[in-house]
Amino acid sequence: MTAITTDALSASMENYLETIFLLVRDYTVARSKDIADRLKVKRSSVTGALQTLKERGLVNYEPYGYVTLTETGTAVASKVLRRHEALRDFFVNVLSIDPTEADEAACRMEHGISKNIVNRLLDFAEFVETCPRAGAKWIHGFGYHCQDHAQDADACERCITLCLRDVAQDKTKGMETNMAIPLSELKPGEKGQIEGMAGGGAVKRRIRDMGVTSGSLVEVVRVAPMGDPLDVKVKGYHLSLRREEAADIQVRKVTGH
Amino acid sequence: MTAITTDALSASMENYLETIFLLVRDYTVARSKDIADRLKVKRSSVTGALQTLKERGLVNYEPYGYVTLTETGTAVASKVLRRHEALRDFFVNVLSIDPTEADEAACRMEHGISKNIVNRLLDFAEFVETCPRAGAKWIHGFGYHCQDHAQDADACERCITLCLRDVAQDKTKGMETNMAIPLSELKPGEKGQIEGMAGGGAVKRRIRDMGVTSGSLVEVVRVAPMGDPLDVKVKGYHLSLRREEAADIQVRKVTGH
DNA sequence: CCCATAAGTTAGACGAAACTAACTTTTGGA
DNA sequence: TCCAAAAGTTAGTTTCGTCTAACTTATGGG
Ligand SMILES: [Mn+2]
Ligand SMILES: [Mn+2]
Ligand SMILES: [Mn+2]
Ligand SMILES: [Mn+2]
Repeated sequence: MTAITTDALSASMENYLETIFLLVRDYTVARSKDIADRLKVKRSSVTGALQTLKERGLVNYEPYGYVTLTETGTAVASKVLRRHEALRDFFVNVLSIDPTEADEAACRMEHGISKNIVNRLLDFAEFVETCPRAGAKWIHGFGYHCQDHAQDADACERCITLCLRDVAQDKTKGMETNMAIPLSELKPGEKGQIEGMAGGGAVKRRIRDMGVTSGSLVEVVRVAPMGDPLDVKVKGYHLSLRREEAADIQVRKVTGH
Repeated sequence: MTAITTDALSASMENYLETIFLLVRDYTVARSKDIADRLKVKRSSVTGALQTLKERGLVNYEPYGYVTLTETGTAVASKVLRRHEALRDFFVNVLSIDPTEADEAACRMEHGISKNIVNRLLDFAEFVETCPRAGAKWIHGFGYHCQDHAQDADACERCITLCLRDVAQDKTKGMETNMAIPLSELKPGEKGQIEGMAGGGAVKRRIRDMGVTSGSLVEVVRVAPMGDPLDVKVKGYHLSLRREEAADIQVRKVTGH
């Protein structure tokens, strides 16, 4: 009888899950050897870890077999990865840290950061990339934007409205007008600010439930070979959209630094 | 024979050092019981830690005696504390996180952050508080400001010059002119932007060596009872200035949010 | 189809960091 | 001054995560 404990995972176990998640994502299945190589531990350490992760109900594992994540394992690993990426992207995009150093530090720090801080960090990075013309008000704007609940859509919207007005007023400095286009037209690596979502309920609701509103930044991470499922990142969450669904989301392209 | 290893300290040992540093700072001496209470461990665990820290040459400790830090112990503890405060202050001042939560997360994350990232984080927080009118250029400005070496004083100065010009142009919005005053006139908690340093070599050099230039933010952390040594923070470093020395440093007061 | 090699497992050890229980030393209030 | 309680230490245990060494299993090129 496996007594699935509900205790918090150790940093080490989180790293195993994260690594398995990435291997499964790229190769559909994780092999012990590859986990060992990535984590720079010996194969026997991996066996041990897999046994305890199995006991906890987080991995599907049979001696000598391939490894995958259970449903809860996937959920946990995604959270770890979100923390990792929130930190790494902040370090790279905002602090201009070298990607390798950023990645390594992120993977050490991801185990100690709290939920609130991840969310704020993501909001802040978004604000920074999104709101370059807020002028003297910009840091006030962010403070307001955060106060009480980061989830408060009204506060976000008010703030973004101000920013957009400032951007509009900026024509004098020769900024071209930026037309809204469907999300499906962005190429991998490009980011857009959500303008509105036409069409159906399901995706719209899924996205809304993550705290995404007009003004949120979306990044197209990658597009599958046939151009169909788009891997998209919003508020640090990865989600997979069908091209058709993405076409219903209007965005204004945000050009990086 | 104490074989003082040079290996990196574990997170746990860093926490002990940090705690001892703070106790010594407040009470001149640290007692085992208080270390145990602050770190939420049993007294016997503290004894064990003190023994290994002593072997490493980081604490002055004799059984049943009070604990202080050696010179190297103090140096190491200061670095840990700087990382802690860089994170905590960023969380509180920039991300608007609740101070308690910020402090706890900072103490978990401080062990994994790298030197470069601490410095960038401090610069960024400073930039954010200092440069509210950089307009569309502000994030570019920070990128530029950081590129190659954060130490590049020219880049900093160029960037700050631009910001100051923008601030000056802002009179239309009713910003009062902000006279430069001596650092010694700031009250605890107040911050100023360094305008210039008159007078003698010693302090000036000490401060310059830390990468502090015109435009850097200085915070008066606290003033000793008699008003004399001021505990001042620049670039995340704490330093103690005599009132006389502080009087030679001209600053423009920066008003918080 | 065989077996050399790669991949995976087991057993046993180790160090770090905590704990409990039992002890010794210190200390301050009656 | 004395001694009970507080503070500190010691010894022995536990858990975790890693390692090495020796083994078992899987596999693919000849
Ligand atoms: Mn990690
Ligand atoms: Mn990671
Ligand atoms: Mn800590
Ligand atoms: Mn700390």
